[in-house]
Amino acid sequence: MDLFNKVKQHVLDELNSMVTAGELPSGLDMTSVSVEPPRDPLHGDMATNAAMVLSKSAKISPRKIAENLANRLSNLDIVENSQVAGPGFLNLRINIKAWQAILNRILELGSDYGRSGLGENLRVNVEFVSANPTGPLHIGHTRGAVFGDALSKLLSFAGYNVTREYYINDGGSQVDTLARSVYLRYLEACGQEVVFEEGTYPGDYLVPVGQSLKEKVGYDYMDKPEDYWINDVRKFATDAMMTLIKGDLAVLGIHMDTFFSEKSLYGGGKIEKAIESLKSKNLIYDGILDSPKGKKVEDWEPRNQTLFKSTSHGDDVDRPIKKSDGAWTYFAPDIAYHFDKIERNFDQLIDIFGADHGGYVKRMKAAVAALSDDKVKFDIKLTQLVRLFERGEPLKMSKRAGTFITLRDLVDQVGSDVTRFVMLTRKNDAPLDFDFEKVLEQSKDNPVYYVQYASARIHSVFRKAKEAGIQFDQKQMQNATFCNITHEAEIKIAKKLAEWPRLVEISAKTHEPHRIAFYLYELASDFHSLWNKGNEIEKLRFIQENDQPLTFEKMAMISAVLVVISSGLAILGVEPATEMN
RNA sequence: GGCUCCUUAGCUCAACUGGAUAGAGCAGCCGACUUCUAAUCGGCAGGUUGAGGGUUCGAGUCCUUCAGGGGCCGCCA
Repeated sequence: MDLFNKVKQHVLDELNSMVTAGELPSGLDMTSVSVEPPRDPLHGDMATNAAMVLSKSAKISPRKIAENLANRLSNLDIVENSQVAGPGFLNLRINIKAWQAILNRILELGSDYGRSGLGENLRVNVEFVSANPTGPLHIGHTRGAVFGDALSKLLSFAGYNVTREYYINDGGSQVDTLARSVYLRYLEACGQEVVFEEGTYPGDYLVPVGQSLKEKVGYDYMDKPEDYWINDVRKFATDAMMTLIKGDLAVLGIHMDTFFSEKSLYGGGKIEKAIESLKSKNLIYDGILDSPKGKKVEDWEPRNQTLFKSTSHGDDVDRPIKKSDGAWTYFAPDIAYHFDKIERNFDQLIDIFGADHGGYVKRMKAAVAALSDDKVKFDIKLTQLVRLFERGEPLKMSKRAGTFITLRDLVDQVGSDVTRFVMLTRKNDAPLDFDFEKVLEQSKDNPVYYVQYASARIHSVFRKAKEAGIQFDQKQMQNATFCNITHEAEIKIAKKLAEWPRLVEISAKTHEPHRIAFYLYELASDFHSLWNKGNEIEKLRFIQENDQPLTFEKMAMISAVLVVISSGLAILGVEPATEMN
């Protein structure tokens, strides 16, 4: 159990004894009692709001409760002193031994330090990327990919059973367009001259697909009507695109557990079944939608459509699931797909969309709520767009001008670690500026190198220590006493490390992996600060030439720092550096 | 027009889902390299959290009105 929870448990225990002693009324709701690090470290190591939260229902002034609680807590070994402050905060200063003991704990648990049981092994489905299988992934997909993968890693670390899933949009007309485009490249490979007209994909990446199609079928598809080849080419082309996309993802170290084909929903009654389920809840009806107000829609005319009553679950208007010609809208397979996820018994669903799909959030949430009778938790995270810059100048992307930046371009230029880290240094719903020069700049401007440098410095100390003939192995370090690790700057680091398990849980609960990146930056900062203090205060250097036992303690301490940096970077999907070059 | 996300220091962003005197980095100014790699550190300065109202012990955070910006808005997925 991490230190904050431990102290919280103490607080709750004492509150309960106060109830037993008749100093507090029974039946109080203590769920909102929290123990947190205060913003201002001068206030102490931890603060609890217990008195303020309980005073109203207990009908006792907050200060009175706080003072009582303070007296009781100060009897505990781990509490150095406790003080009532402000409107009724109770500030606790924790005994230095508890911070030193954290280091032992970290070394003992290693990469499991911070791992949490929060998720109770609940099954979570994280769906992300899900780009149309019509071409390589571009920069917008990259952010969704990195975010989804880091969130998945984070949730795993927090005790969830995570499935990474990709929804292949292979059922719509865009794959016909793809097939026709590949057919043109095929004809080209057969020696014909071709023209890419409006409504086809002219990208070079289809050239090898056309060639391999020719290798497969020879000249058989030449001069044949579309009916003859379209089915085969469609499958051939989408398979090729998915291979391409999987390769793109692999460049970032991302591997999906499941690829779910939209097409597989058709023909087997899956869509009908999902709609039937909604129908049984009286949520499907035939009707005519009003024209959207304030926005002119050319050639608008009222059409009779089959509609899903999404307004019954918080949407603004009901949504069509069947077009006037009787064909499904894209929303219908989406409903069926989420129904399928529910039927696969996931406890929670998470979808990651680009911000341009923000308009679909309400209807998807309505659908999942209706289909699962509100039983399946469903969160949709939107990733805002990435703005590219080169030397401070915005980079205009245009497919036609060929200045279209793909995921591969990006990773080729800056590498996977930098791409991943930078994409995670911003909240998902904030736009992200990505400057090709800046992200490669090796300075503290650049959080990637800043954190990497901290880990490299630790490795460097290890190398120096080894050269100096200082022996230290993992087992021994676990049992270090740390009684000489007492300086403010050192304890500050121990405190920071103690926050790690809490931070993991908060990040997992809020589905916000960026918090990990910010935390690592702060930890690195505390470490660099301590390092530089060694310039002035010799005692703070990690290698103490004439004091092997002290050096050993310090090795163990920075080893604990390295453990947390490594775990944090692992969640982000970034390799810790052993040296800078 | 509707929905949605956003607006915090000159700039780029945090703020532990409601806690105390709102924090970092950059840019600016001052200072630290004979070192465990200065790819770093210390200090100074910088704020009516877009504006108003509300909820309560307490609001950057929740509700509401307004202003500004991004995204989306029936037979494209």
